[in-house]
Amino acid sequence: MDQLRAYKALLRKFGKQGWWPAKSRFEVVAGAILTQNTNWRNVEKAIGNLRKARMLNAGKIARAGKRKIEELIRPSGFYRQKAGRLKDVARWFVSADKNRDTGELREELLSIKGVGMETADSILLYALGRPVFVIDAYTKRMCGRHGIRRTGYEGYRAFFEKNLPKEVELYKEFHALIVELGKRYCRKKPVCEGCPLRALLFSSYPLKHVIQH
DNA sequence: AGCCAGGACTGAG
DNA sequence: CTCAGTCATGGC
Repeated sequence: MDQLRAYKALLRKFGKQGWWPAKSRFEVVAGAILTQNTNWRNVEKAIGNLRKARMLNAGKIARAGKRKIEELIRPSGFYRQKAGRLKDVARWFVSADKNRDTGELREELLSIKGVGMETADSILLYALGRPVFVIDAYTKRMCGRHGIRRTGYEGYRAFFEKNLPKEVELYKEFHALIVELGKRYCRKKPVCEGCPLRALLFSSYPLKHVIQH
C-alpha cells in the first residue's frame, strides 16, 4: 500500500522499536503515567524501584500509602502528583472490566484526573491492544512541518486512523518510530535540521492526497 | 550550565 | 482554542 511508504521508510531507517517493553499490562499502565513529560530513562528507574519493592502490581499500589509510592517513583519527577494519579489508575485497573467497547473504556480513562488523551490512548493501544493511534507533540510537529494541519488532538488522531489500515501492530510501531525520529531531529526547533528523512517524508508522505487541499 | 523529556491541569485572554 | 505557569528529577 502506498500509504505506508513513510512508515516503511522509518522502519527501514530505525528498525523495529518493539514498544512497549513490559512484563505485564499494568506495567504499561504505570509507565504511561510515569512517562508524562519525563525522560524514559528516569521512568525505568522508577519502575525498577517499584519492581524491587514488589509493588509493580495494581492491587498493591491501590492499597499502598501515598508516601511510600512517592519515594519509589521519585526519579520520574512530579512524584507527588504522579503518586496520586498512579493510585487512581491502579484502582481503576483492579476493578474495571476490560472486555468492553473501546470508546467506553476511553471515556472512563479520561474521567480519571491526570489521564489526558495521550495517556489514555497509550494505555488503550499498548496495554489493552486496541486500535487507537497515539498522538504526541512529535506527531503534531512532524505533521505541521509537512503541511498537515488539524485542530486539536482529535483532529490529528482522526487523520491517522482514517488513512491507515486499522491494525494494532502498525499503530504501535508507527507511533514509536515517530517518537524515535522526533527525539533525534524534531525537538523544540523551528525545523527538522539535519533530518535525513526530511526530503523523503515531504515527497512521499503516506497521506499525501490529504495534504493537497 | 542549562535545556528538556514518550503531559495534564488550571486559569487567562 | 491557544497560551503560560505549575509540577520535579536526572541525563547529556
